[in-house]
Amino acid sequence: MRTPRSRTTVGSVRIATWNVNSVKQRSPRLLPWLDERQPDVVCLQETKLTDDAFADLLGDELADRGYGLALHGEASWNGVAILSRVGLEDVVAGLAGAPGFPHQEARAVSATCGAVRFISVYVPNGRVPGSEHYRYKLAWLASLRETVAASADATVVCGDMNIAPADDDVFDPDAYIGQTHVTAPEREALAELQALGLRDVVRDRWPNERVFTYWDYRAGMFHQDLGMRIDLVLAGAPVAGRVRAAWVDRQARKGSGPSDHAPVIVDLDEAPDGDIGPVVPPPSAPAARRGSRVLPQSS
DNA sequence: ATGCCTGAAGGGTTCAGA
Repeated sequence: MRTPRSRTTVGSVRIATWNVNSVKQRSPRLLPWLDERQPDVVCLQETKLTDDAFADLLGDELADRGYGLALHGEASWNGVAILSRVGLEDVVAGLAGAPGFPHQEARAVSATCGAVRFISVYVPNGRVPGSEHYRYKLAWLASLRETVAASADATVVCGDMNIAPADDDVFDPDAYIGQTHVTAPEREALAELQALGLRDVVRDRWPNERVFTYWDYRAGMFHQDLGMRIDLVLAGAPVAGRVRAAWVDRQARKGSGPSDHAPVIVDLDEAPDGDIGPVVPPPSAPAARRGSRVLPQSS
């Protein structure tokens, strides 16, 4: 049994988002990464497990580290989660009014962690522009925008957007012409989401740098740094104004058995008095809602 | 070789991913 590491003091907060490409395959990388980087709120995508299987696999290990879990998964594909050791309340699985394909896929989960609303998203891939999958992607993004619009200021959208916001976000724009992830309608859908007042905090921090978050497993793409930036942290102004650091943890993409995505890590300064900002974990476990699972935090 | 890896399902090969 390890010592719980729940935070007990107000202070700066580290948030992260990571498409792990199977929690089951990635747990040998995920747990040491949590121990090393010590994030307070982690949004995960492509967990590829049912909620029961996720809890059986990692529930104890994560509780020992002080994390409560908001899970919205399904077998084999998709799946999102939020881990938090700064509180986890009002968990909502999915997006109201989201389209299915044909069924509702596990692509969004929201929770309030220390007065900030987090939503962990895995946007549909889109496959081929103009295809049924592509139209689904655009419709899903429209429902994401509708959901966020209600309280954009206090919200942080974290996840795999499956859109490279600009040509600088792909290693070779010419190679991607006509491909999904870079088309005008996708970028417009992302811009409309950001028009609610959400800042792309990594790009704000590194306006002229080549920054990628995904590299194909094949052909040594990572080692040549031939990637894309498709995993984003989009923060409302009150949170964006507190960003002290924002970076891609390329270390997690190296070595054996990595995901094809690297985590994005964002450090926030302490919230001003009484303003929004994570504080101490709640004394007791919050209640689950709408069928998504919330595990109690260790105390 | 539009599929050089990886994951998953369900079989000994397929589909999906971005």
